Amino acid sequence: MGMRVVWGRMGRRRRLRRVAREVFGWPDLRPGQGEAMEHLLRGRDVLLVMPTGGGKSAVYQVPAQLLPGPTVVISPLIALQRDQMVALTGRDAGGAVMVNSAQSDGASEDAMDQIRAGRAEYIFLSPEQLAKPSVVERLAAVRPSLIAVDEAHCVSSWGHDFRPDYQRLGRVIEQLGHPPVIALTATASPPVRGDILATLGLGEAQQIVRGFDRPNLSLEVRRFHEEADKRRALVEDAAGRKGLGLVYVATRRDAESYGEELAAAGLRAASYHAGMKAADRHRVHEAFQSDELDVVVATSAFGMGIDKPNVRYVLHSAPPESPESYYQEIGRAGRDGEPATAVLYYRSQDLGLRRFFAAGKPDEEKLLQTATLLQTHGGTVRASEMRTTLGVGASKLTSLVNLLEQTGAVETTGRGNLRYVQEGPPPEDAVARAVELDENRRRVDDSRIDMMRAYAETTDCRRRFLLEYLGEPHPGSCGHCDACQTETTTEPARADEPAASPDHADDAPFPLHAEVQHATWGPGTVMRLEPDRITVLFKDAGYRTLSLEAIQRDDNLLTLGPDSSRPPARRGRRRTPRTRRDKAAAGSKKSTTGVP
DNA sequence: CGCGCCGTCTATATAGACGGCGCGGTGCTATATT
Repeated sequence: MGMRVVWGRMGRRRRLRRVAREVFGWPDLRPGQGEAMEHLLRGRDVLLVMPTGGGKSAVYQVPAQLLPGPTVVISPLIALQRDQMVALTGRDAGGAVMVNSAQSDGASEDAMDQIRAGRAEYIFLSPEQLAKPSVVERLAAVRPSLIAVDEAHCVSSWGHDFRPDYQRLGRVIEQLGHPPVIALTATASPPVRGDILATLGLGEAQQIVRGFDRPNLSLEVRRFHEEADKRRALVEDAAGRKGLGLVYVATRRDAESYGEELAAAGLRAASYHAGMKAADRHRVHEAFQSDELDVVVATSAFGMGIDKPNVRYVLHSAPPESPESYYQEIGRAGRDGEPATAVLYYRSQDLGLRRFFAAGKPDEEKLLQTATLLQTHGGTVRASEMRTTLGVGASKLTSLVNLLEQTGAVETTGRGNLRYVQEGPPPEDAVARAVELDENRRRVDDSRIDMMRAYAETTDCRRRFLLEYLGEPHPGSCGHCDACQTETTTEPARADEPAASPDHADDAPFPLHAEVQHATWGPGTVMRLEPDRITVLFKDAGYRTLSLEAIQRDDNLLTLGPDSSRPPARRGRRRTPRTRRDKAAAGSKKSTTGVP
């Protein structure tokens, strides 16, 4: 620890370069990497948003070598843990181990022993492993010097329900002594970044965002009314393409049926979804990696960890849940920098399935039961006892507790047991509040589906739409999405000057990314400008599109400036320590946006 | 929310229309059975 004090700025960078070269064989650090590593060595938290293949893993692997204790890597998929471990064990990097249910208990014990004895530098585990107090205690005892949260967008997208242990990582980080933390992801819009930081309790994190733009990727949407027409067109499209591709579908059944149709059309096609046997999934994955398949038809289960350079196209038979999911999925094409295509086959009805998925409500009855039981009991109750009494599994109990904790009614002890907060609200109020909080989240989820619709139906530049959604202003039109090409048939765009664009960010009353106040929806941020309307992301109401005419008619509807009803949330330092429930969006420090 | 499936009813003999019902994504882990 004391060593860090004497390292000057150049000293740090030089040491990082040397480790990168000598231990990992990387001749130099890429833009963004060195900066992020230095922050970690300086003891700062970092949120790194960088495309896959951009060298995200290096950013924790290298500083790990220079920091005294072991490095805890939190990863959502055991397959990813394995990949990363294999990559590390080939080097003289101090050894890597993992702890998960796919290996024997003995192997996990060995892993812990190696970390304890200092014979391993990196330990990989899932959030679920870190939900076990014994695991956290043992890790805390060896004083980890760095924590990496890989695929950090999962914190935001899976935390509330599907894998609720993600929501608890902020606490785990504290229990591990909050060493420098780095959260890594390839795709995150500004509100998702805020959500990640808030959940992990990284209010003061340095955000490092490298360019999202993938100019070699052409974007297109084809609209249909009839399912059968859409299906026929997609199959015909894929069958006519050269090179390897991915087809994303919304259901397992479609994965099977499209797979069969593409095979019938003469392609080497395979289906992939979570309902298949592990061995079959593995086989498809391997075959695709080694170019033995032309196309994989998959649900969203296929993708994380895939870094295949020569994917030439990604077709979607239905829209995904949000523009960021879409960007993540199409981002698997053209990694080699050669031209690649993303086509969305769109029917507005297909958004219905997404609405259904987003509509799941919390179990009010079980929430009330949990709260009442704990309050009546008055003391500390073991989680296992609670599960039996309520008749729910671990994951469901965690999501119930997560909600009740947010209302201030219930708390968890260091040993993972539950109790009612002394001066907490009455159970009925807590449940009502929990339901309200969950409704807020659903409203935002729903508005992201609306944004997916807006993408599909826009007549403006699609690239600009996606990049602005992801928080990277893109001046003018890209010239090679379908929308731009329709325009440019009459008036060719020149690459060296921005095409006439509907936004005049500087003189518009509400510039891009300005903070605004709405009479009903409260504070928000301008996310998109069009000639006759603007889209604002409201903290509680999600994405909303407002017509400029309505705004001009009523002076009080939308006003410029931060939330005036509360003390201004200033950028930078605060006197009092931040709690993890502080929405960090407003508090995180400047974001450096790299321009390629 | 939107779909496909099934049974039933209707108006008239071979379909066609209608309503109700069930289904739909992502992975960890622990535990029981071969």
